[in-house]
Amino acid sequence: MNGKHITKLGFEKKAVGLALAAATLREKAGLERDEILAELRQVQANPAGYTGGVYEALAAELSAQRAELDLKASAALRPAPLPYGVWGADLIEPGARSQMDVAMRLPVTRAGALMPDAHVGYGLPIGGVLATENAVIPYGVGVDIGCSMMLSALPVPVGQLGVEEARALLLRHTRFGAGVGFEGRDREDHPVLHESVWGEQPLLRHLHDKAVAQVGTSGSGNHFVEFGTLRLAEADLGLEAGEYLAVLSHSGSRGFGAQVANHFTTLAQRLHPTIDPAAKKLAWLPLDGEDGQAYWQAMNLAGRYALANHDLIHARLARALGVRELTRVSNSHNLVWKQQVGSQELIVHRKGATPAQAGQLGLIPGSMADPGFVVRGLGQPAALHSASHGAGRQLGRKAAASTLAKKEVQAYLKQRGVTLLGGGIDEAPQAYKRIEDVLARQGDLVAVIGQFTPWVVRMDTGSEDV
DNA sequence: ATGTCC
Repeated sequence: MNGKHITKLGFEKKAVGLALAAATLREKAGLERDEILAELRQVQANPAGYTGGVYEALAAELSAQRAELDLKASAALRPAPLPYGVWGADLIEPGARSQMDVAMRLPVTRAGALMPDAHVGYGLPIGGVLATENAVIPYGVGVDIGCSMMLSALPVPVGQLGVEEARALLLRHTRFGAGVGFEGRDREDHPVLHESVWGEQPLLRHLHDKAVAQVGTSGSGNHFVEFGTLRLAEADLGLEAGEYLAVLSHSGSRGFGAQVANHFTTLAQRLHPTIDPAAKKLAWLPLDGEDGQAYWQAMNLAGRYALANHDLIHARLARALGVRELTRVSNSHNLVWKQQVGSQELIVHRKGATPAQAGQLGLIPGSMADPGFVVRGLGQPAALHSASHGAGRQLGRKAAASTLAKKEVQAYLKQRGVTLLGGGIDEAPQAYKRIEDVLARQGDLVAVIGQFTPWVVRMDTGSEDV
């Protein structure tokens, strides 16, 4: 008996040595070579059946090798992407298409769509919609879990609130920037902070303090709070046709959501060590597994937390104005939903995409100096009942900073009569696609019912104020 | 997007 006999049976790597060692013991026990080879074949056929005795170590190694192969096979990408709908292909850079192509090759993917504001992101492109079977992809949602929009209309005649007063209200009642929270007496409470879910995971228990400190705030980057004029051409939202003073906000789940995202992305990547490098950032968690369930719970909490941030922002501003909001519209655009697709319940990831079921209200902002739109979904199945979440970048942050001059941005703001507080050059209106173009590409996804024109905007103080 | 570590 030698190594040749063993490798001929198909043993590989560490299993060769272990099989040889076991075979030597059996030879000493007086068995013939053919008898031993027969035993080895049986171990090979059913390693799980050898939990003791001479073959135990070999069987354990075989089981481990098999598990690794299964994992590799389950993580293997399809040779070609599944087909998916693209809205506004002429507005979408090739890099975003490539990222979507990779997502459509995941073994867990069943359907997808790309919205006209799409651009390159981490993992799934921004503007990507991905439906999987029994799998959640943390980077299919992104770092800002639950990132969302809220609009409120106020019973204040347009023109009554002056620019200076609006500026003062935003400076007093909103907070922006990484790590930022309300301090002292300015800090408010919210029911979401008292949900029992916070106690159900060590991670959530750990992040509760941060969530308490940051509730009611806005983040950085493209987050904003602005006063503007809402125009309704026809009666809707429980309001008569006409013009209303309105507040529009874009915020997310702040440091809490970011840490949830990073934690579960790490777990997902650890679960798929052999995944194709092109899809590494799309590593998933089985939804019926412990980690997948934990992500689901934490993600939905982050979604409610993000809406709580908006809730407090709008409530504060209305209170400061001494009024009660007439109506509110809100939607999350970074989240996962269970959704019926054909005959199947799929796990629909929207990463920068507005849910747009038939009749569903949504908000699609333009840029700091362009109008945003209140829309009603048309329920397009091929788009998985989705629409764009904004205009979408046409220049990356670095490209915007190196291409655009402050003067150009200031001229754009002046022309549109917009007063800006904070805001970096990388958020310049010129860094975004034309919202009119983006809307024109999704006429079969949403119908516009209202237009919001901003006139005082607050954003984070970027690296370079405009 | 976030105060670079869950």
